[in-house]
Amino acid sequence: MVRETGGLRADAARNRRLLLDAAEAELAEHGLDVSIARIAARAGIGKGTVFRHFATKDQLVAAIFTDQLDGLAATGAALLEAAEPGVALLEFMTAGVELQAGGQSVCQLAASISRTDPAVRAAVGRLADVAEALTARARAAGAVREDVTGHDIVLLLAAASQAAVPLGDVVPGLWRRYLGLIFDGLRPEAAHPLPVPAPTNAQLTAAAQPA
Amino acid sequence: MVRETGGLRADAARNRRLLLDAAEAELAEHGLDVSIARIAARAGIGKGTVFRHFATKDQLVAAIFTDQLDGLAATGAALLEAAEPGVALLEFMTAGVELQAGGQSVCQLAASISRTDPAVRAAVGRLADVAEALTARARAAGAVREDVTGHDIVLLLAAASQAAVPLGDVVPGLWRRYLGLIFDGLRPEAAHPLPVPAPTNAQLTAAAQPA
DNA sequence: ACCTGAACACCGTTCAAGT
DNA sequence: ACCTGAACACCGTTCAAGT
Repeated sequence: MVRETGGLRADAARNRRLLLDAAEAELAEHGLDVSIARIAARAGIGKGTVFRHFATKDQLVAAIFTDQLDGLAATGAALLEAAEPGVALLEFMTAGVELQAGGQSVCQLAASISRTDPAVRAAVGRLADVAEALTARARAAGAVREDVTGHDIVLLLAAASQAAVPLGDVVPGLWRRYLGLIFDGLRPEAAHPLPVPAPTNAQLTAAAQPA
Repeated sequence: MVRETGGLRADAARNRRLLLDAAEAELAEHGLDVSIARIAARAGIGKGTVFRHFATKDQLVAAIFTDQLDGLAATGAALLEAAEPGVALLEFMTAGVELQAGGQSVCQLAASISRTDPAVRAAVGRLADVAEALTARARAAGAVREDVTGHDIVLLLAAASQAAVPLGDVVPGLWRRYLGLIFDGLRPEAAHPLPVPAPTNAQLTAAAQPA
């Protein structure tokens, strides 16, 4: 949790919270292109203070992204107790796409930052664990095909939201259509052999190298 | 076709071609973040000359994107004569994702530019027409569910490539897995009613407003 | 007409000066 | 310890001077 105020002085802790709140709001409103100056102004702090808390703009964005991923993981963990595993999995995926549909940035994030930043990568791992648990239940219930993993689910969240991006402003809920289509592809009825196996944990770890 | 040299002076026509080739290569290698200076240097022309041919960096990128879309449309048109409509549609989608997998930028493009730039929007329209023709054949052959349109197909191309982005370097052909999963969702066997109808032409036209 | 590089505005990042 | 704004390097874009 980034909002923990470790052993910080009172003013530093306060500024950090102001910064994170301002950054989250500005990123959601204007996407990755917001200037640090704008975020600092909204937080009511100096530009330089931003770089005292986060060495780089990317790291600030990564911190916020990490928080959001962990929030989604918590949602997924709660859904493990739901009655119908297939419905629960779909609800989890819906929450995941909704998260991305709120902001602008989405895929630029997934592309460049989640590879590099260790905290984000750890958060993705926690998320994938929850997704795998949900998927295992759905598989056992016959709601989902055998060859789909939790990592597949996480990666498909970005896919569903991406499909709707070009029309996002005009048709607000369009991503639900593509999530529905993609989810139908996860059902056992239409399952055909896939040409490439699911990514392994080793491959996910290997992706840590910077671009 | 952007590489047409209209009524340009000889040196201008030559520079334009050098510029487009250099830009395409640099964009594929380094993504949307390449500097104009770098592109100009590769083309062997001055920075200012870039802006004589394209008013803005976005317009240069849009020109290249337009070309690539039209190339894909040509591939799709050729596939209209293929024997099996379902296989043809999948081949078309494969070519579409391959196009995006080659470069880096992908989704940033789809998000910000294709909305705004009229030439890109026109190219997307031509592409959607071909996709719709391919889809109609596949529908009639029973290879694809009734409620999927050509525009769905085009939007799903970005989805499939997006899913593989975080692991693109590590597992080169991973997008084939997600294209396969998504294509299984298009089959009639697993079709469930979708919560949102396909985007209409009116909505696609309305999306022309800048962000 | 078209080319060019110097000049401008803007943004991420650094750092000397403050408390 | 931490805050701040001026200063730096870099990039997209403009434009006066060249051919």
